[in-house]
Order: sequence, then structure tokens, then C-alpha cells
Amino acid sequence: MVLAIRDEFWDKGYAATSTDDLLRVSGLGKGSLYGAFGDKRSVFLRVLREYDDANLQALRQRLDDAERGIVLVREFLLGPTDDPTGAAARRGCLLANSNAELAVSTPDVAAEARRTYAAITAILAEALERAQREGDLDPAVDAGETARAMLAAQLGIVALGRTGMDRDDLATVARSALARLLPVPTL
Amino acid sequence: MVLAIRDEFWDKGYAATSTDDLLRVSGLGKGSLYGAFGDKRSVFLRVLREYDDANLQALRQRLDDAERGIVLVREFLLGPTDDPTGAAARRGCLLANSNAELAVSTPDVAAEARRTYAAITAILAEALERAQREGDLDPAVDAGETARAMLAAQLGIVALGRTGMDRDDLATVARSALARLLPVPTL
DNA sequence: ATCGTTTTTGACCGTACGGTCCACAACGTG
DNA sequence: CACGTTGTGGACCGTACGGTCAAAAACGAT
Repeated sequence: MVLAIRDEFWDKGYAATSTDDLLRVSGLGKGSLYGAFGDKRSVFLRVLREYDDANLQALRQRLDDAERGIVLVREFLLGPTDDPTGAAARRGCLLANSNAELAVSTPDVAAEARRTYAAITAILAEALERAQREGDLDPAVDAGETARAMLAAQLGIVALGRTGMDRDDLATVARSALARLLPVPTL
Repeated sequence: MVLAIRDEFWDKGYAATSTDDLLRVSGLGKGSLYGAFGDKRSVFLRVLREYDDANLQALRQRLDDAERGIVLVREFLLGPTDDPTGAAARRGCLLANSNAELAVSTPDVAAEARRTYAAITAILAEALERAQREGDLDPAVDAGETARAMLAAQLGIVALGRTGMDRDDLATVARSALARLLPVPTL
């Protein structure tokens, strides 16, 4: 239910999504929605925060579950190009979309984006350090700086995905970025 | 005048900018604006297209004027972090913002973004090839693929800029991406 | 079964939206 | 100066917006 609302914001953006849209996709009555969440803005911020938290938690989990740190790093860059239909790529990232639309008018969104991106960078750096310990990455590489560059590259790939760029082209971009950002010692 | 309108869309986004906003910042009357441009959507698409064309033209010009191809490439990645106040970075890119907000609902915008990014990639590749001829870049590097990776990195940097990320942090990201994407033979 | 509490519903409100239209002003032409 | 033409302004329109609220339904405790 909150997922349907999230999808609506995701596709249409914040301003272009009407309260009636939210009622329609959620099946709720007007009073229920307002009673439960407050106004439209609060609904949105809550949905966005849940989305971010879930993504961060999933990323952390994937790192913990990964047999090697380097695997997560690869997934992180190539993941946006995974969906065979390209629908996921065309959708982009709710946080990135929201920040692009609202950063100037709604500082909360920008702050949320900063917080989330900082957390992602930290997880990436951790994965890279682990990759160094596991012999999959040159120990001379600065993990923190590489993590930042990889975040930027991934954001760019996601942005390109939302343009509807051809899936193979997008995959080429991702592979190209990965190859240049990760000097692999043994492959 | 059209610049004032552009700035309004740039800061607020498309949907959150009202026709009254456009009248206010342009100084035009309602009839004049609608007579000259048609509806709000047309105003926006026209402004966006002019913005893109101007940017492309400027990039091409900077390449032609640059004493070395490598200089343009560096500028391209580091440019978004140039403004000392950080205001330009916080604003991001009108095209990137618009695509993030409207790609799903307005295919014209997504198509415009694809077209523009393809053109930028071509110019970047040209600059990289020139850099190779000028001895500033390893000739073994694939210029086209590097150009794609650099576009992604720059889009990411611009996106991070719009989060309001600290200017020095942003510059670090840009330098880090540049250092990894451009293996410089002699420096 | 009764009653107090909580939830849900959708009618309703004021407002601001995008867009139309026409009276009028400014301007070029003779 | 007279006159057609073009461009301008803002009153005006229907609509859909975000948000409120009272009535009723659903529920739970006794």
C-alpha cells in the first residue's frame, strides 16, 4: 500500500502526483490517509525515508552476505543495468529523482540525500578495504576516494538510465566505468 | 527574460513552477506569453532546448579554443565544482533535473536528454583522441568508452552537487574521478 | 447485546491552477 | 493625422488541487 504510493511518486515526481492519485493507488479514503500520515508532504518524506533506509539496509546486508568484497562493488555499478526489460533503469532512483526535483525548495530532501550518499560511500569504502584484504584490489588504492568516485559513477549511470538510453549502451557505460575505477590486479 | 524563466524552472522544477511565476519573473502579461510560446509545456520545452543547445555549443567552442584536448576533459569533470560559493553546484543541471522529474511522463524530455548526452559523449571522445595525439593520454585507451565513463562521472558529480554537498567534498569526488578515469602518462 | 472508542468515508471548502479572450495600447504606413 | 496591424494586459473561466470535518461504520470490551 505504501509501496503503491511510493511507485506513484517515483514515476510522476512529487509535484505532479495529486492527493487523488495517492488515494486511488492506496485504496484509502481521504481522512484515513491524512489521519495516518498528515499532509502530502509528510507522506512523501516518510515514503522517501523508508525507501532510503531499505536501500541502505539491503546494501549493508549484501556486503555481509557477499563471499568477497569486490563482488558488492561490481554489483553496485552494474546493478542498475541488470533488469532485462530496462524498466527499472528507466525508472531511476527515487532519491536521485526527488533530490533533482526538490533539493532547492525542500532542504529536507537534500539533507536526506547527503546523509544517504555518505552512508553508501562508507559501505562502499568498507567493501573496497575488504577487497584489498582479500587480494582482489591493489592495496595502494585509496579506498575512500575510490568509493566516492564509484558513487558518482553509479549516480551518473542511474541518471543515464532514466533518459531511457538503450540497455546495451547503458551496460557499456557501466562496464567502462567499472573497468577504469577498479584496477584489478589479477583477472 | 527567457533566462529568468529558465532560472525559475531550474530552481523549482517544472510542475512546481506556476504560470503566474513565469509572468512575474518575465514581466510579461498572460496574453503575451501564451501568444509567443503557447502553453506552459511549450515554454518549458523551448527553454530546455535552448539551454541544451547553448551548452553543447559552448562545449564545442571550448574544445576548439583549448590549447590541448586534455584541458577540456579536465574542465568537464572539475567545472561543476568551480563556483566558490557553491551556488552553481547546488543548482545542478537543468537538463539533468528535468529528466529526473519528467522522463517518465514526458518522453520528449527523455529524448532530448539522450540526444544531448550522446552529443556530449562525442565531443568528449574527440577531445580524448586529440589528447592522445598530443601525447597527454595513453594511446591504448579506448577514447569512446572513456568518454562514456566520464559522462557518467560528471552526471554523478552534478547530482551530488545538487544535494548541497560541501564544496570541498565535491571537489574531492571530482578530482578522485578524474584521477581514476584519466591515466596520465606524464605528470 | 450494549455502549464507548476508533477508523473510515466522501461530501465539502477555499484557493490557485492553466488557459482563453477581448478591449485596448503601441506602432508602422500612407 | 488616420488607419490597419500587431502586441499587450488582465479580467475571467472551469477545473482540480490540498486539506477539513462531521457522520457513519467497524471494532472491542464488558
